[in-house]
Amino acid sequence: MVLIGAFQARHLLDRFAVGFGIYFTYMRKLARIFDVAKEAGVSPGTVSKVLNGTQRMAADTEARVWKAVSKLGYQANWHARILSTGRSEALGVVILDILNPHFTALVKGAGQVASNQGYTVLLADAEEDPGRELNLIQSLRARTDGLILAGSRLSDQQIASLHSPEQPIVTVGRRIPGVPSVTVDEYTASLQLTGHLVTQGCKRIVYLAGPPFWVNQERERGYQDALALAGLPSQVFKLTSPDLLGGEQASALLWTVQPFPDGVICYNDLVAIGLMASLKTLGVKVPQDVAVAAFGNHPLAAHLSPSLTHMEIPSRKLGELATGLLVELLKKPQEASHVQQYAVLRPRGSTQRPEVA
Amino acid sequence: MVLIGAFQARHLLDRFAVGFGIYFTYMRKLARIFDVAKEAGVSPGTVSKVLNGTQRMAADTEARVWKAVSKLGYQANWHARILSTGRSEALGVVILDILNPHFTALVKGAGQVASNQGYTVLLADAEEDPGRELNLIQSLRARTDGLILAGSRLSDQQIASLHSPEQPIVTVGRRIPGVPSVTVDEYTASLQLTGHLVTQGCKRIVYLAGPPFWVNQERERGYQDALALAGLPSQVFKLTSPDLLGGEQASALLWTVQPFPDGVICYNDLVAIGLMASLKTLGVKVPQDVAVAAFGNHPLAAHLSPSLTHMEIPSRKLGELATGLLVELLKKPQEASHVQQYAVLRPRGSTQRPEVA
DNA sequence: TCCGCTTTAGAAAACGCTTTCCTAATACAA
DNA sequence: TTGTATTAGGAAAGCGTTTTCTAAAGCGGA
Repeated sequence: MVLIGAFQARHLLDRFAVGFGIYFTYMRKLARIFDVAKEAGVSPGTVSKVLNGTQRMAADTEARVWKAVSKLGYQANWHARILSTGRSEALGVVILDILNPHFTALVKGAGQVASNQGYTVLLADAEEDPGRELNLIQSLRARTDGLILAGSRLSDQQIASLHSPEQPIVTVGRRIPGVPSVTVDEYTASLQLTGHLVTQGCKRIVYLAGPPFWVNQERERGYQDALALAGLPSQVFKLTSPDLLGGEQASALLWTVQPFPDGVICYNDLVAIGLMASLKTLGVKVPQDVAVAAFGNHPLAAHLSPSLTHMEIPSRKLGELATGLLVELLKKPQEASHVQQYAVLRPRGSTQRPEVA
Repeated sequence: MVLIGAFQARHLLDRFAVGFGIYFTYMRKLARIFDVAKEAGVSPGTVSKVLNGTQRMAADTEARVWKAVSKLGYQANWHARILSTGRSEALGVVILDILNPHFTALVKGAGQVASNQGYTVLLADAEEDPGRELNLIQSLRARTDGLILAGSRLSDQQIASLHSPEQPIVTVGRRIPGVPSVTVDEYTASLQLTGHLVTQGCKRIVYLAGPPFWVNQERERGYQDALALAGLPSQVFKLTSPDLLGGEQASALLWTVQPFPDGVICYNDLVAIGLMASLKTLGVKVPQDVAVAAFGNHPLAAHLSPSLTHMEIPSRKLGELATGLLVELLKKPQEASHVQQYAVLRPRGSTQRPEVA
């Protein structure tokens, strides 16, 4: 399994950073607080207080301590410090796949906010070792003050049972009673996207469904409702995986529909891209034969040929908000709150049907 | 700054994973080894020995311990354990930008190998807080047993001074005397790629240069040598940043060349993609007016329009090899070794010049 | 000059785990 | 039986911090 995180150095040591490195070569062991204390002619407790600003000391004492720190290139032992304080000042982020740009953008956002707030982020790539996810999460939990779950396959109940005021959990793209969350209004997004295809004149619109969690449920529901409203038939296929490969394999599914669909809504960008590649090799033209649209914010959606229409999901913003929320909860425990964002329709070439344009 | 890592739970606890979660809700504090010992009627030392398999115990004692562990949902405190053993069983990976697929692929590879070897990976995104990179690396170092530097802006000297047998460093894409490394034969790759453009009939080939480190030096050298061999002029421009944005901005540079270049070699895929997008808006046709090629392994290179010719860099493999090497060094210190891989030319549409094809 | 209050800094006890002795108990051979 | 070899499991000393408690010193006011 893979952990990813945002890391922050201790602020008080920053100013002495330059030049540190050179000492390491000559040191057998890293300097301990005891060594600094000896060098400065004070006690370890005093050094700790000066470094953390916990208690003011005489000016010259502080100066001696800082000088010793600088001279020895002292870095506090992270683990000892955590053990002593009981706070790791680290947040855990669980994502489904580090190769999916949605999640990396989310991590980027989370990392930035965490960094500003003085936290480190540890990231776990759940895909790497499926089946042991609960295990992964518990271990991650043991190392952090709180968790952001952005792509977990755990059940609602499991997640709810892990959430506690001392070690809060924030979910992204998933609504569980009692658990704080940050979500996109996927239902409305899906209504809009499906509506867009209808407007483009599509009559036989298929939905390629992702993992059976909240996000997909909402997207599927919006799709169904929009089609019902338009008086059109619906057809849902389950993807083998919500990525490029899954998209490529999905083209086979489409042939089971007679006549061939004239519109496809994909669970995410990667699926759409994989699908379009596969359709191209099969000689099916996008958007002339079939329009393709997706949910996501792949940075290259506009660079493809045809460019990809999607409901733009603010991945990075989600990461930022989730982290902000988690930090709030850590500062003072409070009621679970739900933050909602909105997706934006980006109409592009993949749904620009000739008869309409 | 952002840390990313691969995480692994302690193997011996795996079998008891299912069902753990439910206990957390009712527990004020996490169970300690002392609680387990009391529950099992043994001493903490015994519990430790059973859990780690350090010393064999009577069968029924072991059974009682495991039962207590399971009942209390015990998870060893990670930090206490590290403090005690002195080994964190974590590796640090420093990358330049988590949004760059080259680095995420590398991390994926590193995470997998690390996981297999019982290590956790912590990843730092250096881009998030440039200027404090030395600081970041030192802090990362304080938490891990060894480091993989895949995108550092530190000087060779700084890196060399950080490397030690106790806390080894492996660089990726950078050759520093005395420091183990994993690299691609960038020089040959560049010779090949430039040669490909020459073969395609390009006469005025420009190179868009990345950060001034080993990789770029080698690519630039290969470019220069290939052109010298072909008796063609060379022209190098420095990118503002080695990503999409940098590529977009680079189109402005090309206009300073008269007549307009008919071939561009980009430091990486993202640059090429940004450049092509920018050229498209300017009405410059690729590959008719100018051929574009790059180094990289962007998963969508083949999906673009035109599809992108590049020397395929085995990013994931690099991550795997670097991690393997680092683990070796951790097992038993040895001479710094250098592992080399090769890039593969993937000719695609962006260099398929009409007069040749 | 003395008393009490504030500041400065040290001693020592956690934090939760591992690991090294070391003892007591058991098994085995003579 | 006795003596020796082996094994099971406990006691306690770290690992490097932080933090609380307390003593000493310095200071102003009476």
